[in-house]
Amino acid sequence: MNAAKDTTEDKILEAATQVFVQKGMEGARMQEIADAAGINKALLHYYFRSKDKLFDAIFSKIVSFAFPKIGQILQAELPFVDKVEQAIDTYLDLLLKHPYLPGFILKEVNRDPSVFFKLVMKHGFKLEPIFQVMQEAMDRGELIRMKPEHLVVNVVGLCVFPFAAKPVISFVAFNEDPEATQAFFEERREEVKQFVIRAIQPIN
Amino acid sequence: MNAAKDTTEDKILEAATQVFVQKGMEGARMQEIADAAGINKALLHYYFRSKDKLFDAIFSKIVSFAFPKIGQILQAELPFVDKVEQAIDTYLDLLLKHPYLPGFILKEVNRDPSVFFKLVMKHGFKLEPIFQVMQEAMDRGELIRMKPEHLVVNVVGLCVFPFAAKPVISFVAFNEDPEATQAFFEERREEVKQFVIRAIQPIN
DNA sequence: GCATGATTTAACCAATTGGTTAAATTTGCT
DNA sequence: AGCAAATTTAACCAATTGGTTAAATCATGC
Repeated sequence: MNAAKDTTEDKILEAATQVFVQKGMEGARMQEIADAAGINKALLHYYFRSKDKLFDAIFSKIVSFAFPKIGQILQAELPFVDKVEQAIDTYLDLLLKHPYLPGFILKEVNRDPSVFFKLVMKHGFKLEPIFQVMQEAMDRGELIRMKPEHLVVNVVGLCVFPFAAKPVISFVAFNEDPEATQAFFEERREEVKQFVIRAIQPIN
Repeated sequence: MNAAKDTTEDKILEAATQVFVQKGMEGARMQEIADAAGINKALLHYYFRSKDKLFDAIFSKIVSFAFPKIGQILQAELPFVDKVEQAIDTYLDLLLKHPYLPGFILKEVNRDPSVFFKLVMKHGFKLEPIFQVMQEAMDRGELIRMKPEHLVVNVVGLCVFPFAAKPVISFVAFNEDPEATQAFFEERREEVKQFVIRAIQPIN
């Protein structure tokens, strides 16, 4: 995810991202981040004065990375169903490459929502345009009538939840077989698309 | 959730449940649990020798509570669609009463899956009977053909995810208006049922 | 060569925290 | 009353951890 320019600051950001994402803000240790970056604790504090400052920097990058510009896809001149397929594809691509993101973000957002709120305000992330597109598609009869909020939550939940619950799914449904688990997650792409389409398509 | 028998041990379990669920294993403080139980730290360790022991006791109760016997509903003599509706109703009832459970369980399972695995093995929780019921319903043409694993994950995700992501949803979609947020969560009951039914019903 | 910033070393500090201990006090029971 | 268990008090310990500091060393460009 990080463009490893190999400067010390980038090495720190890369290492910190890895450690923070895996262990969370509270579980991460400054010493471990320093080790992962191949430097020592003093230098780590020399670059980022405090753990909070370092975490904020990482969390900001991760949030803006994990809330991609789905908006553009939805604005295109396409049948709504195609837009939904594209959006799901884009998002599952991202999640398959970064499966730890959901667990990390959910954990941190529940620990201290205010940090997340500030970021969303700064990046000016809004749902209204997405709702707008959905309303218009409903008016054209391209999808069943429903509250856009629910549709967004349903689609995001179907995409994101399995990653946040991966250990549970892997153990309960696949006896911890890593290949079966991996196959399941790759199937999700088609599965979610078909499931959502069947759920939103009007009965002609 | 706890049957407050008012004995000291129950007071501890009640307080510990509250603190653990809100702050997680790592964020919880033994002193805070003692305070919440109206006792002191020495007595807390007198009843439960260590934080780990206390946490295991709470986590075990919570997991067996949050993985309810949906199996019984699915075994009944009913059209499959009705069973699904009942299962969703039962589960969303539980979640609306205990909205912190998803965030807590997901956090702890990602922190240390082994504890969860042992519990699942001890309680002998299996998905096969549920898969069986689904397969039979598919054979009878009562629902579309799909892998049962995906159907279970889809339904659980649609129910659970919004609770784990509540702060995000409340802020991004409802501008943190608590009443609008609450209304949205209560709507989920009908919304999820209709969404799932549309997605799994065969086109006659 | 020299000045400046980057980096290391290593010791240190203060706060937090899980856990212990021992003695005193209270409570409940017979 | 008297015994045992429950509970409090209060001090203490050891480990962890975020953060600091000061001096030494290294790298680099002017």
